[in-house]
Amino acid sequence: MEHPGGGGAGLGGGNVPAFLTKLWTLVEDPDTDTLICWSPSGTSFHVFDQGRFSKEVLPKFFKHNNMASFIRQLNMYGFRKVVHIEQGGLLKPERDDTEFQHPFFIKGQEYLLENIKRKVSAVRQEEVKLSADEVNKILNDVQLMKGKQETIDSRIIAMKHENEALWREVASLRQKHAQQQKVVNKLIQFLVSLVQTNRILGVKRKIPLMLNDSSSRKKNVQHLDKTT
Amino acid sequence: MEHPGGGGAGLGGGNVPAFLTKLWTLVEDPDTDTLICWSPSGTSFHVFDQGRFSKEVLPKFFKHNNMASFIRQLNMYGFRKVVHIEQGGLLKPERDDTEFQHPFFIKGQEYLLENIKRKVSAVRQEEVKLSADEVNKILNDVQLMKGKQETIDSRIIAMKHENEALWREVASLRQKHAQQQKVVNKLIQFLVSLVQTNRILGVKRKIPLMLNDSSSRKKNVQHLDKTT
DNA sequence: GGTTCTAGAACC
DNA sequence: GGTTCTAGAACC
Repeated sequence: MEHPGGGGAGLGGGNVPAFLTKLWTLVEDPDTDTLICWSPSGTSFHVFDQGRFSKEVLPKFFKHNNMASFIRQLNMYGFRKVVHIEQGGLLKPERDDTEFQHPFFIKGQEYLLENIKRKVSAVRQEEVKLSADEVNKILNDVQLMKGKQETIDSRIIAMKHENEALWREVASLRQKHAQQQKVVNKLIQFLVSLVQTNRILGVKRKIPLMLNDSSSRKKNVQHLDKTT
Repeated sequence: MEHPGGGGAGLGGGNVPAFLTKLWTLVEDPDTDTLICWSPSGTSFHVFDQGRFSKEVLPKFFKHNNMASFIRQLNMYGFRKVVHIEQGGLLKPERDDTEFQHPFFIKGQEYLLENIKRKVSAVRQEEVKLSADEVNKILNDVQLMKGKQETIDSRIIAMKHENEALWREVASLRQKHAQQQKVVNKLIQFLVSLVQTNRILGVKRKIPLMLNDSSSRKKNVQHLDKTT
C-alpha cells in the first residue's frame, strides 16, 4: 500500500519513500542510461542534458517536468551535488553533466535506501524561535533586575551601618548601665555605712528604693549577644 | 566604468546594476524574441524553452548557462514569477513558457530601472543573530541573578529582624538607664537630706561619687533616634 | 510527502 | 555584485 509508482524493481522490506524507489528505478533502467545512469564506481549518478531529461524522463515518474523540483527533492533527502574541478578546458566542450551522490545510494546496495531519511519539515523547534522583540524583553528584564539589585545593595549597606551604630549604642548603653550600677552600689554602700553611723546616733528612717526593678528585663536581649 | 556588458541600449543616468541593463537589452533584442521577449502588455517578459535559452542566450550575457542562476538573480532583484491558472488543457500541449514581472520593469519605461534594488546581502543585522547557545547563556545568567536576589532577600530579612531586636534592646536599655537614673536621683536626694540631718548632728564626711561620668557619652548615639 | 517559488549563505 | 548549491516555506 505504501508502494506507489510502478518501479517494479522488487523493492521490498522497509518503508522507503516513493521518491527514492522511483529514483533508484530511474538510475537502474538501462533504457534511460543516456540521460541518467550510475557513475562507473556506483557511488553516484549522472544526469545528462537537463533539458531533455526534465522533459522526457521526469514526467514518466513524477508529477512535473522541472529539473529544479527534482533537485529540490534530492536535496531534501540529503543528496549532494558532486562538484568537479575544472579540467582546464580539455577536449570535451563541456557536456551537460550533473552528478549527485548520497552515502546510502550505492549501486547494488538497494537495502541501504532505508537509511536515507527525508529532512524534517521546517516546523521550527520552538527552542531557538526568538524574535528580536522577545530577546529585547528578556534583556529589559535583566536590566530591571540589575536596577533592583543595586537598590537592594544600597539598602543592605544602609541597614548594615544602622546595625553597627545600634550595636555601638547597645554597647554604650550597657557600659553606661554598668557604670550607673557601680554608682548605685557605691551610693548604697555609702548609705549603709551612713545608716550604720546614724543608727549609732539613734536616727531611724525608712529608705524608699527600687533597686531590683531595673534588672528584671535582662533576659529579653540575651540572644542578641554578638557572635561574629 | 560601472557599466560593463555591451548592452548598448543607451542606458544613461543612474547607477543601474549590470544585471538589469543586460536583462533589459536581452528582452528588447528582436533577435532573441523566440526565446525571451516582452509580454504583449509590456509589463512582464517571457522565456520560452529554458533548455535552449540557458544554453544559447545566457552565455552571451552572463558568466554561466544555468537557468537556476538566472532565476536566482531575478529573485534577488525582486522579480516574481507570473503564475498562470490552468487553462484546462486546451489546444496547446503546454509550451515551455516562463513569465517574470517587476513593477519597475516596463517596456518603454527604461528610466524606471533605477528603482529596482538588489536585496541586501544576508549579512545579519547582528541584532537578532543569537544562537541557542547564547540565549541559554543569558537565561542562565538570569537564573543566577534570581538565586542571588533570593539570598540577598533572606539576608535582608535577617538583618531587619536583628535590627528590630536591637532597637528593642536600645529602648529597653534606655528605659533601664532612666530607671537607674531615678534610683540614683532618689539616693542622692535621700543622701542630701541625710547629710543635712547629719550636719545638724555635726557629722562631716567626704562623699566619693562620680555622677557626671555616665552622661558624657550621650551625644554619640543621638543620630540613631528612630523616625519611622 | 510532493511540487513550486523564493531566500540563505558560501564562495568568487 | 555575481554564481552556485542548498534550504525555507507555502501550497497541494
